Amino acid sequence: MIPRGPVVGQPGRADRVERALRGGGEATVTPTAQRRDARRSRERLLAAAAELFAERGYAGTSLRAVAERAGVDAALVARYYGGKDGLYRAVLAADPVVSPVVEEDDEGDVVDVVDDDETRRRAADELAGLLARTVDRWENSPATTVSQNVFRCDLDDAARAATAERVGERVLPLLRAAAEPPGGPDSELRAELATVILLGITVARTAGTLPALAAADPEELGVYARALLDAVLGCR
Amino acid sequence: MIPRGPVVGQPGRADRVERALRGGGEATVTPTAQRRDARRSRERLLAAAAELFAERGYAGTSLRAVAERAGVDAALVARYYGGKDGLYRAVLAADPVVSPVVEEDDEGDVVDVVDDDETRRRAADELAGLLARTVDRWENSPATTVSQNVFRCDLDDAARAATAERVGERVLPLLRAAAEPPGGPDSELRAELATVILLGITVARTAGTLPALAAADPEELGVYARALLDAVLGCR
DNA sequence: GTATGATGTCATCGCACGATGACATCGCCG
DNA sequence: CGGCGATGTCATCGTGCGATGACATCATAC
Repeated sequence: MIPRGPVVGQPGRADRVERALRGGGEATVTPTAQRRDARRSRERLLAAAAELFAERGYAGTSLRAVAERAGVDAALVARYYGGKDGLYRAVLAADPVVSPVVEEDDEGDVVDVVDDDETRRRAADELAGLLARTVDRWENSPATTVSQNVFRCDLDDAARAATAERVGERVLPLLRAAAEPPGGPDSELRAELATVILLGITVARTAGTLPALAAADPEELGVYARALLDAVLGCR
Repeated sequence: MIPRGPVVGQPGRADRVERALRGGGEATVTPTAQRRDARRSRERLLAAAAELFAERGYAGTSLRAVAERAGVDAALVARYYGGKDGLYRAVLAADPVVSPVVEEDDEGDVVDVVDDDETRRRAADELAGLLARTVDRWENSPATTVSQNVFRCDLDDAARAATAERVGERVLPLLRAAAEPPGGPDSELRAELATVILLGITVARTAGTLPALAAADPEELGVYARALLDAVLGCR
C-alpha cells in the first residue's frame, strides 16, 4: 500500500450526541463522563486481558484482541502498561487465584482478606472456607491465569516468580496452617500437594479434556476434594 | 531487500568427506549411510518437536527452532508432516504420557503394552506398576505434551480430542479398573480425579512453580501419591 | 480565549513466523 | 550412460504481531 499522509476531517469525529446521552445525569460527580476516562480504559484493558490470557494463554493472545474486547485502542496498552509484558504482569498481580473472601467489616465495607496471623488458630474453618470458595469457582468461573500457570512449563522466570508469589499469598498459607502436625517435617510439601489437588481439579475442569470431571456436580466434587485434602494434610 | 535469482555453484556442496567417514563400516546394511535418510529425518524432527512443544508449548515453538534442534532443514516439516499442525498431531500420537511398560515376551522382543483385557483381574498390580512408572518419570523426565495438555485451557478441539484419546489409552483404563467398587457409580469420575493427581504432580513438578514439590524426593512423593490414589479410588 | 497536559486514534515500521515452490543432489533401475 | 523419483536446500512471499511516534481531541487552568 502506498503511504498516505495524515487525513484531515476524518479522525476523532467528536460524538457529541453519544456523549450528551451518556454523560447526561451525573455532571457534578464525574464531569468526565464516559469518554476520556483513563481509569476506565485501564480497568477495561486489564479485565479483557485477564479473560483472554486465561482463555488463550500469553502467546496466543494478541494486544489487538485485548483492545477489541476492551473497546479501546491497542496503542493504549503501551501507554498504560508499557507493553504486552507489563499488561501480563498486571494481570498476574491482580489475579485472585480463588474467589475472594468477601466479608463485611463493622462499617459495612467489603474487604478481601486472607488473614495470615489468625490462620493457624482457625485452621479448620479456614480450610473449609477455602474449599467452599474453590467449589464456588467450579460452579461459576473458569480457572484464572495464575491457577493455570502452576501447571505451565513454558513460563519465563519472571512469570514463574509472579505466579509463585500469588499462590504463596492466596492459597498456601491456609493449607500450610491446616497441615498436621503444624510445622511438621513435610508440611510445606503437603501444603503444595494440596495446592496441586485444589488447583489441578480447577484447571483440569476448565480445560475440559476429562469429560466426567468437566461434567461433575461441583458439590460432589467438593466431597472428593475434601477427602483428598484430609488425606494429604492429615486432618481428621 | 532486492529479490535475487538463484545462485549457481553454492548450494548442496556434496560433503563427500563427511559421508565417507560416517558411512564407513556398514555399507551393506544401510547403503544410504547418514545423509539422504528420510526415516531418520522424520524421527529427528519428531523427537525435537516433542522436546520443544513440551518445553515451550505450541505457540511458543517455531518450526525453525525444531528444525535446528533436529539438524534438518525447516522445509522438511512441510514435506513429511504437512506443516506445524501435522507435526503437533504426530507428537501427540506418539506421546507415551507415562513411561512405557517395557516387558520382554517369549522371543525377547521388547513390547509396550497397556493390557486392556487383563487389567481388571490384576488391578492392584497394575496400579502399582502405573505408580512406579510415574515415579520413574518424576526421577528422570519432564512431563510430556499430553500430560501438560490435560491442564491447558487454550487447546483447540482437535488437540483436546487427541489429548483425551491418549490419556484414555494410556492412563485411564488402569485407574478405572482400580476404582472400587469396579463399575460403581462414580468410577469414571474417580478415575479422572486419580488422573488429575498423578499427572498434576507430574506437570506441576516440571513447571517448577511450587518449590517444595519440585525439590521433593520422588520416592517420598510416591508414598503421598499412593495414599491419595487409595483415598480417591477406594482401595485399601 | 488560549495554553497545556491528559487522553485517544491512526498509520506505519521492523520482525518472526509458517508456507511454498524452484532448484540441487543423490541413489537406483534399466 | 541416462532418466527419474526421492531427498535436501534455499530464497522468498504473505501475514500478523508488538511497538512506536505523529497527530487529533478534550478538559482544565489561567
